[in-house]
Amino acid sequence: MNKTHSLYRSLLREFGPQEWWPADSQYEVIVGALLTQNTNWKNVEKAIANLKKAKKLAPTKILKLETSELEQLIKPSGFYRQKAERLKTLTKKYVEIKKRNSLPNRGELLEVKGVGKETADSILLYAFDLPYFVIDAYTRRFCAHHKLLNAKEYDDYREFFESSLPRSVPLYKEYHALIVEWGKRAI
DNA sequence: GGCCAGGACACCA
DNA sequence: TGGTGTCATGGC
Repeated sequence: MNKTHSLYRSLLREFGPQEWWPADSQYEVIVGALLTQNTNWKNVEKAIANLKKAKKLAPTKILKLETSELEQLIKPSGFYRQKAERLKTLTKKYVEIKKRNSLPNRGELLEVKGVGKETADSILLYAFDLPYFVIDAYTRRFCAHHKLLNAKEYDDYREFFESSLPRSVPLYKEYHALIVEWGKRAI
């Protein structure tokens, strides 16, 4: 076992399983992935609670909503104007994916305006159970702190983790969640 | 009261 | 490619 893998075991022993991604449905994961961009998860929870309370947390419901109504519901998550528009675009893509009954590929998610690499990989991993390792700001700090890797590009980090670990979806999910927990507790 | 969060994009040189 | 401004709310 290499250093990257053994660090995972240490984190798991210290913090325990993180139970990510907290959501009641596949679509809720996707909504959360977009809303959490540069946003505290507590605020995302408020936005999702609003959608649930209004009984609008479903693809067809979101697409039927006036953009102004959607903006008000997701307002607590911040950047609500651009997120409302982007959530609709992403939802259209999601409906298309479900309709054709096949898995999404990374490229088509990245084509959606407002979906960058981290959001795309979060969707692939946590919503569709595909083995993409999610990189975020905490992950870069984690790598620097433990001297695992000092790169710049997102995909350099992703490929590093994917080549250092067994190709396991549960492992990828848990490791990313543990790194976030590590980051929140400060170095 | 200020700092910043589970980013992405446009625009510039 | 690298640097900077913008988007915005609510928790701590």
